[in-house]
Amino acid sequence: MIRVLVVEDDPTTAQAHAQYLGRLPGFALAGIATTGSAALRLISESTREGADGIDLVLLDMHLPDMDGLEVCRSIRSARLTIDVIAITAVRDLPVVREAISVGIVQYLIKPFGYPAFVEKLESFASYHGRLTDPATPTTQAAVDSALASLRSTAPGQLPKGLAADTLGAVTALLARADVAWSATELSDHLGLSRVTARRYLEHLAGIGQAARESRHGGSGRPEIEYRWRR
Amino acid sequence: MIRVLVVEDDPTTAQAHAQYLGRLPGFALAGIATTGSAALRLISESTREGADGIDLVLLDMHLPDMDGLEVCRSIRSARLTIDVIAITAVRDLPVVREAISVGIVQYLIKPFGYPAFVEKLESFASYHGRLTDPATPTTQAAVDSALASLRSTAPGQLPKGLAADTLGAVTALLARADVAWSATELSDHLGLSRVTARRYLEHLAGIGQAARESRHGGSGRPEIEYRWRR
DNA sequence: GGCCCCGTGAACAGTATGAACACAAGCAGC
DNA sequence: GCTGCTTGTGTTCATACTGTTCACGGGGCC
Repeated sequence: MIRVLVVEDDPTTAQAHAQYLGRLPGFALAGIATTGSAALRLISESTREGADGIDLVLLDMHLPDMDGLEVCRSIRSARLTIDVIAITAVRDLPVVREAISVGIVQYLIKPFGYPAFVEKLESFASYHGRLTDPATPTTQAAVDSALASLRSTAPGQLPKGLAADTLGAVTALLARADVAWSATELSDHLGLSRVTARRYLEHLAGIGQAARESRHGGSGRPEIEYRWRR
Repeated sequence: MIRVLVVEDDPTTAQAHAQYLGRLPGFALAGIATTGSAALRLISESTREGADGIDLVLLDMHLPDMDGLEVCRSIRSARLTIDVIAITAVRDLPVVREAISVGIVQYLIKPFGYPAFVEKLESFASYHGRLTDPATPTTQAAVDSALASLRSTAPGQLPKGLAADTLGAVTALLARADVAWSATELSDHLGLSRVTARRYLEHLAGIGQAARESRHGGSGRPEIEYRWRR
């Protein structure tokens, strides 16, 4: 059984993660913390004699009192061998790099659905099982294979008709600045047709990642613009 | 260029690692340290204004003054985003787990030969290149794929279905110029079928050696082009 | 020789894309 | 208000490329 601490400032989201966890066999909820200091207190309590230890932390990077990276550093300097899965809405490569460098084992970008959640936790379970099994030999091959199970690449589920590459290009442009794009503007910029740009923008609006607004003023039918939601 | 610091208590072994590094294009030796404190001093000097930063540390776990894990923790608490490859003769699973938890990206067990060394550093170069490339979109798929390039495939062993000489022909053509090839173009040029060309190009994309892009514009489903990654 | 394994490509079903088009929503003039 | 005009939306469908399956041929090994 892998005991998991959920750290997330929004109570609703924290509950959702806890419920996701409840549906997964092999995992047990060890607690919920809504601040970084609460998380560190729960963790230090769990290391006491007789208490059930915590194996894994689902750690939101955005917390009211301190940065998620800071929480992770505190865990490390306390010499606790607790694994961390980072969860964040921040789309910033340097943050990803830093998170990996402080030893997070998985990186989940919000918003995500149950399948993405399951994939990350299952792969962690596989990794954890290998490295805690005393029968595992300490050979280069065994270590490589354990790391591989952690970093296995699984195909992300996209609706039919959408390509991961194109979606990546659209989100990269949209998320870069706080400006709203119309389908036509985006298509000009990326070398796509308006129809295709619209398809991807509508998808992002559908999953709540983009907000739709009407651009009034000129003559003719108003233009619809899409703004990235953080 | 990836700047590397070699940390190893035995001078002969340290020299050997530095020589291995010298034979690898894309990497530069930033220094050699034989103790933990010397390593930390070199690292803190390298972060000064005007100095060349250190990107990667080849860190032996066994050092005269302090544990390699302790060196790693010090780097973390100094908030430096420096990646670490652990090198050790210790065959102990808990040490492996703890090393991974403090954020090492690769784990090399001594003794190892040049091929194993190359494999670990090349896969790191691929990972590093992806996460420092500003063109990389911050999507779940991109992060997963960057992490996947850290996953090592056993040295010299190709996935089943791929032949070494065919792969050689493909990489030779791809790497020659900075143009992107579609699977069909490549197959025409090499006298292969499109299916086979695609297999090898997908393999290169999977290990991060090629970048995939969609070629939009014309009518019909877009063509995927593959560009060599340096 | 008989057997098995593996790299290859022909064939085919599936799927991202954009040209074309019918329609909808605003504005201006009366 | 109604009418016309202008501009962008939303949908359909041909299209070209993708991704997968499966049979073949050649090479190593009992």
